[in-house]
Amino acid sequence: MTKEPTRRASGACGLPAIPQLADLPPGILQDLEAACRVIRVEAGQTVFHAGDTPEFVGCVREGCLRMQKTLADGRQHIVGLLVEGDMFGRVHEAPLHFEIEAATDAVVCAFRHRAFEDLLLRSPELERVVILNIINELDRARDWMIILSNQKITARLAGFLLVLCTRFAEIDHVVAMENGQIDIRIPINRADLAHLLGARPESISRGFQALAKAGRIDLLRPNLIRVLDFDGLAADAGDGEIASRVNLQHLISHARRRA
Amino acid sequence: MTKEPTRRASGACGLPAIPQLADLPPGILQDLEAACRVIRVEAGQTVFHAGDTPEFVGCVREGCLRMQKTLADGRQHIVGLLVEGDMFGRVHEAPLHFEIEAATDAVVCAFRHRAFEDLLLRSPELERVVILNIINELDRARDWMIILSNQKITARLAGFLLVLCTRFAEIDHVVAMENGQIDIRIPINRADLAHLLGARPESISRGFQALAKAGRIDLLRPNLIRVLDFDGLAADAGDGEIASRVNLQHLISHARRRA
DNA sequence: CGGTATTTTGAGTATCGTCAAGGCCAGTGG
DNA sequence: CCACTGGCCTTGACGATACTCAAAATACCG
Repeated sequence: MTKEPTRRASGACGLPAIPQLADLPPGILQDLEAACRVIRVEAGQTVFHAGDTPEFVGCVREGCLRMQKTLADGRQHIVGLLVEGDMFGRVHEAPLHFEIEAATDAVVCAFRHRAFEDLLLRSPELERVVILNIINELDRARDWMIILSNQKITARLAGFLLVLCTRFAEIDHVVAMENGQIDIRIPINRADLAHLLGARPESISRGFQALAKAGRIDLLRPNLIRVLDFDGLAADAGDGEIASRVNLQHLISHARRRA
Repeated sequence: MTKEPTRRASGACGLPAIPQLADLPPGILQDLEAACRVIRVEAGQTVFHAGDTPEFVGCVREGCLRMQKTLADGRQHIVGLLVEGDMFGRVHEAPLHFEIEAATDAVVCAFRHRAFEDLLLRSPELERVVILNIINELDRARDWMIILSNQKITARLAGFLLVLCTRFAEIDHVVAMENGQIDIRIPINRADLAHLLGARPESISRGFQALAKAGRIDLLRPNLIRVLDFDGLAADAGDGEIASRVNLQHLISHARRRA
C-alpha cells in the first residue's frame, strides 16, 4: 500500500527550510527531524489509499501530490494538490476520504504517527502550525469551489492559473520570471487538470487555446504557460478576491530572486 | 455591520444540547454559557461581511446560515452552509474570506472573541472541538468539490440530497420519516441552491423534474422532497463514497425517533 | 531517429444558460 | 370571503457551451 521508504540520515531532511516550520523552537525542530523519515515517491505512486488510517504524518518537501477520489464508475476527481510545505495524513486519527498519489516525482518527510502526536502535545507552536495548515487547506478548498462554480472553462482555467500564482508562487519551478514575463509551469498533466476542474482534457485544451487567442497567455509548451495579461486573466476568472490576492510585485520579487 | 443582538439570560442558550459540546467538562461548559450571547437573525440578514475580522465566535443553534462570496460582477456563490452545531467566525484571528448570511431565520450563540480565546487556552477539550469542527468543514468543502465536479445537474442535485442526508440527518426538520419514506426539507431556496451548485434556478428546477420523472424522488413541495429510490439517487450522484456514507438504517432510526 | 503517450483539432450531439412567459402560493386589503 | 399583488418556482424556445468520438499533430523518451 505504501511505498517502501528510502531512508536517509535524518539530518538530511532539511525541515528548517520549510517556511511554516522555520519558526518552531529549536528543540522541537530537532525532535521533528529525529522522527523524520525521508520517502521518495515516483509519479503515479500511491502514498495513501482512501479508507486507510495513515500510519504517518507527511510533509511534502519536493514535487507535487494530488488528493483524489475514485468514483464508482472509475472516474477520478482531484480535490486538491499538495506541494512543498503542505502536510497530510490526518493528524487526528481518522480514515482518509481520499487517495494521495504522487503527481510528479516527489520527496516526502514522514513522521511516525505516535512520535508526531507526542510532539504535538509538547509543543503548542507545532499544534498551531498544524491548525494553520488545516485552515489553509480549508481556504484553498473554498477557492476551488468558487472556481468550479464557474461554468465557462476559460474562467475555471484563469482561476486555476491565478491560484497557482498565489498559492504556489514560492514553490520552485512553478512560477518563474522570464524577460519580465511570468511563466507558469503546470505541475500536472491535462488529464489531471481536467479532473481537477471538472472537465475533459479536450475542453481544457480548447480553453487554453481560447485564452491564448484572447491574448491572455502564451502557450510555450503544453505545461509551460506565459502570462501576458494578468488583469485580463483576473477578469476572466470573474472573482475579485482571488485576483486581488495575487500580489504581482510580490510574485515578481520571488521570481526574480530565483532568476 | 452586525445585527444588534437580542440578549437573553445566558442560562437560556442551551449549549449542552449541542452534541459536539455535550462532552466538555462541566466547568468549561458553564464558562462558555456565561460568555454566550444569543443572537437572533432574520433570513437574509448579514452576520459577517467579507473582510471583517469577526468580533465574536459563533455557534449555530437553530436555522441555517450560508457562507458566500460575492463576485466582481455581483453574482454570489455559496461555499457552504452552517447548521445547528456548526461554529464560525475565525478562531485564529484572520479576516474572513466570505460573507455569512442567514439563509433562514436563525438563532446563533455568540462568544466574545477574547473570552473564547481564554477558554480555548484553558481547555484542550474545547480546542479539540474547534479543530474537529474545522476538519469537518474541510471534509464538507471537499464533498462539495466532488459534487461540483459533476457536469450534469441531476448528478449534482443527487449528490446534494445525499449530503443533506448524511450531514444534516441529525438536524431537526431537515430529514424526516413519513410512512416509511424519507422526506428532505431543503433549507434554502432555489436561487441559493443554484448558487451552491453552480447553476441557474431554472436548471435546478429542470433537474428536480428529471429526477422525479426518473422515479428517484417525489416533489411534494418545492422545498419538500420525498426520496423514492435511494440507490438510484446514489447511482446518479456517481460517487460511491458519499452514497456509502449514507447509513440508511441510522437515518431511519433518527427520523423515527422524531416521528 | 522511431515509438509511445500526450495533446490538439474537428464534427456532431447533448446539456445548460438566457430570456420571456406562465403558474403557484402566501399575505394583504377590500 | 374573495380578488389582488408580489415573490418564488416552473416551463418553453433558442443560442451558447461543453461533451463524445475519432483522427491528426505534437512532445517526450530511449
